Amino acid sequence: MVLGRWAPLSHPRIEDVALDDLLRALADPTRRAIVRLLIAEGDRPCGTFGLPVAASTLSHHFRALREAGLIRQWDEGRQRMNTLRLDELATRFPGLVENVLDAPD
Amino acid sequence: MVLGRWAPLSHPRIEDVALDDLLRALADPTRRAIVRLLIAEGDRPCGTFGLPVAASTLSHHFRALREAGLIRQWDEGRQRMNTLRLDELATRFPGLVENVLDAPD
DNA sequence: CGGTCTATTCGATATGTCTCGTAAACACCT
DNA sequence: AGGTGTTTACGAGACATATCGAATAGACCG
Repeated sequence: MVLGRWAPLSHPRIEDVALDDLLRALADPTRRAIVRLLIAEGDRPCGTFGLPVAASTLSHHFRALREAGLIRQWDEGRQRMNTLRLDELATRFPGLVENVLDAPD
Repeated sequence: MVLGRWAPLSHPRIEDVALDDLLRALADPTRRAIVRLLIAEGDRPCGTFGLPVAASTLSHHFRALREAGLIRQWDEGRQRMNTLRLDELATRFPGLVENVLDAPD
């Protein structure tokens, strides 16, 4: 059986990011918390977000964010780093992400 | 059995509108099409949107938009009118709806 | 009253999502 | 090699959503 971190970490090109996926990704409070933390405190590995969900659940959300085009991930040693794709997203959806994150929950 | 247009058409107060619900409502292309048409051509009854879905499906989407705080509905004769709650929404989520609707799909 | 128009609710089906626990993979360290 | 730390994939459960057709309600019109 194939488990573990095998998948080659595919990221969508920014011009292929669908508005549907972006909005669905941002429509979850846990995922918004991840994105807000990335904005507030910069790039971080998955394990440093301190959110009240199981590790496997968190992993699911990171995948959703990555596949929606919101974050870029890469491996560094045993950690997986995350960065926001804000600049890229701004070319296709100017101001949208900031606008959502500034909104009250 | 109780069917037909009985429900008393409840609308959330704008301060009770949750970002989650708003984003989920806008994350559907049929619902975005409804909202875009309301912006482009003004208040309209449900039957005048010309979208390729069954009437019952459309009804489901109108309900979702109403309960998410995006539209206000009222009955006029046998038709049900729809208007965007743009001004109200702007007080709580400034620019958000416009930003989403201006985005490419 | 009977017929028509508009829109809804209901029931069913198919699909997607959030959550978790468990098991596995890979990197690092001793 | 063996142990530990980080993260993921898988499987399962509970719940939500999108879609449709059929039945129904109320408004209007003749």
